[in-house]
Amino acid sequence: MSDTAQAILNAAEERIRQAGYNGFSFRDIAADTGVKSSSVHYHFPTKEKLAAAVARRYTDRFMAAVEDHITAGDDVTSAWRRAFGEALDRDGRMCLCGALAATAHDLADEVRQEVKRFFVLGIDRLMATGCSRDAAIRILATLEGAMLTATVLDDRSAFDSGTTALG
Amino acid sequence: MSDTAQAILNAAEERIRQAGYNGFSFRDIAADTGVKSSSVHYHFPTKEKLAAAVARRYTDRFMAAVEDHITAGDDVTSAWRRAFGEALDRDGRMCLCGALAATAHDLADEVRQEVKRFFVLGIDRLMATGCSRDAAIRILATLEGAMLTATVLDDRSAFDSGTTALG
DNA sequence: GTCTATAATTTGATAGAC
DNA sequence: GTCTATCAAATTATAGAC
Repeated sequence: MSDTAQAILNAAEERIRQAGYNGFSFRDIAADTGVKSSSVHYHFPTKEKLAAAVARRYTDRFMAAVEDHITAGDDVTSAWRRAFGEALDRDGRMCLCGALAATAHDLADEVRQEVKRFFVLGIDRLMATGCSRDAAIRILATLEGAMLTATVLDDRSAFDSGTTALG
Repeated sequence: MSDTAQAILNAAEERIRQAGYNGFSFRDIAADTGVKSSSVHYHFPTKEKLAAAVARRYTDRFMAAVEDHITAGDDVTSAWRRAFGEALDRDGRMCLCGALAATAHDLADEVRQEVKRFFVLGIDRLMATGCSRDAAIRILATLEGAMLTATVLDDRSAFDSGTTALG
């Protein structure tokens, strides 16, 4: 993966988290990274492929961060809460997969499958430590919803307020 | 409010819930309602005004539904849960204000204020019955997040699973 | 109120030179 | 790998006839 391809993924992730799949263009990404839009197409031939690659990388990184927190001693719920909180602090934006999930019915199959993967892996990981399926869904839903609420209220503390009861 | 204006609001609500603010056009709405796009502009001069009107009507209707459930004997949390579940059943789509909140940082002020109103009124209403602020945010976040999860998994039962523990 | 027509811009994507 | 140039289509919005 070249530096340019990585810069493109970084720019696309930021744009999608701010404005969703339909809220950015190849020219936006080109301007963000200092190349021309045709060069963006060279690395990612279609918008669907680009968004799918962004979602896949985001999910992989997110799951790795969760595992790191667990290794460092967090219980699984706290590890998830911390990973979400860090994404909010670092970027001040919505969860990438949450932003895409909001328009799931409008996404191309390839993109939707990657977004769905984030949620399925999350539920599976929470269940692997003894959570019931209901509890796993509730925890993930609360975290995504708290991030959504913090985003619309433009108030980071709303995320903490909404998720303290999780543990 | 004319029949045409109401049909436009209906179509715009459906489109936004499926694809977000950036996922529909005046021509889409025109095709949905059987008029020309210039006629849509006659009723709602700009896309911002149209989306703001949709969000305002959605919030007013949603809050009225919650009050109806409370009058019918539900406790406040169950009333909210039922209102969300009905929106999911009736339309099979994301909450309109949740769909818009996901791209809150990209919305025009006029639209963002209306979306924020949904969340602020929701938190206030929950707090009015004795909830702490933390609990109110947590309940609303869990409901929005469960709707998001059900949308991306394309599985209505995920909404029930994520929200049973609320009461 | 709705229409036709159109302006001005942006979009995803491609061809071909270097 | 990146560029210039371009295409065909779609976008928000407006002017003016009826």
